[in-house]
Amino acid sequence: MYTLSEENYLKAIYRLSQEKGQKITPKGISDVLGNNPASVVDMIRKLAEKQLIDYDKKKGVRLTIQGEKNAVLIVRKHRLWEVFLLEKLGYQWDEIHNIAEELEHIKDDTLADRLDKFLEFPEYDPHGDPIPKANGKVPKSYSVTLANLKEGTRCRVAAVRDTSSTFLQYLLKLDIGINTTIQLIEKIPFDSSLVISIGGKDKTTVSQKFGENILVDGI
Amino acid sequence: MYTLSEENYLKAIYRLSQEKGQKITPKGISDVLGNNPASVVDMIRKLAEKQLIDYDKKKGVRLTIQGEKNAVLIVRKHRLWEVFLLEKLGYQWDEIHNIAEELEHIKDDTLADRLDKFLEFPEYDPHGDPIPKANGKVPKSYSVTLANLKEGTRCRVAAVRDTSSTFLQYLLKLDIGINTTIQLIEKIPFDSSLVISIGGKDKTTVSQKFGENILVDGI
DNA sequence: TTATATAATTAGATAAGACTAATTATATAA
DNA sequence: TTATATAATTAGTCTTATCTAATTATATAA
Ligand SMILES: [Mn+2]
Ligand SMILES: [Mn+2]
Ligand SMILES: [Mn+2]
Ligand SMILES: [Mn+2]
Repeated sequence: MYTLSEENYLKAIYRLSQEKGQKITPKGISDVLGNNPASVVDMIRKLAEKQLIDYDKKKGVRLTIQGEKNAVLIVRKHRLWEVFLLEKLGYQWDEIHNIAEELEHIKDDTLADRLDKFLEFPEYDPHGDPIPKANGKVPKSYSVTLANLKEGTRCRVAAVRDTSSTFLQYLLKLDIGINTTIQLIEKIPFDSSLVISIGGKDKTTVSQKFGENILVDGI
Repeated sequence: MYTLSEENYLKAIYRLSQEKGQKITPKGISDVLGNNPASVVDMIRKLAEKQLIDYDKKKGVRLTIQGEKNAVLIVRKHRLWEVFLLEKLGYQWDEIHNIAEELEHIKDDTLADRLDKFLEFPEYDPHGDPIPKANGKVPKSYSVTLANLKEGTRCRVAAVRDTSSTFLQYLLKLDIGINTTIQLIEKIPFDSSLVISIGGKDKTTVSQKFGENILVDGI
């Protein structure tokens, strides 16, 4: 098994590989983890030696099959623990990420599957992110944002893109959670602010940045 | 908060302080943790600097109030997680200790109390060890062993002293668990072997060492 | 194309926590 | 009491994971 640091790097690289299109660079990883680029270069060398990634100046960092398998398992554990913390221990959705950040590293061969079963095989975590299945398959993730919608459209909140507690607490205050219905009433041309109705209630105005961090689904 | 190593040392020292009478030495800690005595001496210095222990050549190592508070909390978390693993995730009692050894270090102010509530405030862990309460109070631990009993006595298995998987698996095989009723039928004078009846069934013979590792309660 | 900014890499330092080997203390036995 | 075994301590080494500072490479703009 791998160290806590190795696992966190794998997860960061996996995350970057999901934002497809761009190549994964030391700088990119450094930004995600908040580590110094020099440290990242060291770890890239180490992970490449262990055959968890390939590194090529041109192509950037790529997870190997082994590396991806491991990364997916860590993400699976992270998201399952988040469900546990919210549903069984009564935490709120802005409190769970940091705890899951530690829990995801607990090592036991059957733990993830047992937890999965105990939680009755949830497909999405409390932030709407897909929970990889035991076989490695990942349920579909949402990609349409509230800001993408046409005026007048009603939608269901499916996930949040930003999972910082600042954003999540703001959503709690606005009474927005997963499955909340939102109607986009108007887009203000000046700054792309959005006038919305939350769960059928009165109008509220939110910023474009806000709208880009809410992932939605048809109703 | 403290590092994983510091916490493991605190817990080891706490454990030794429960086996009262003896003073706690570097050698003793070294034996519990399997670390080199030189490493132990380093850590003793560090913990003393942080005022978690006092160290005196004559008196040996003593936990300070702060140190004990921390140690008890780690033990509390360890035992609560053990209950969780057994009752909620369906592990057997020989599989849970090592996982709890990692889980006990998860850092969050409200986690232990939430877990306690979720588990409905258990008083003893799956090995019969008392779970410290939120206020630091520790339920009574058992101290009479099966080997202590007079011939003829019936008792309830309250706890096990040895929690190695070898011993626990042996007990599974013998159909002995917490709350099993055992009657001590005969003590063999030659080697102090014990002839017992487990749960009212046929006679079995076990060693003295075995009997010393079963803690019992009146019926 | 040349200058400049940004990124990648190397070299060297540091801290934590472990180890081995050597030394000094202390306890136990002859 | 003296010899011997055991324990405690010190000194120095190693590994992991980080950092800073310096250097080299690459991309971008003038
Ligand atoms: Mn993590
Ligand atoms: Mn999440
Ligand atoms: Mn531990
Ligand atoms: Mn236990």
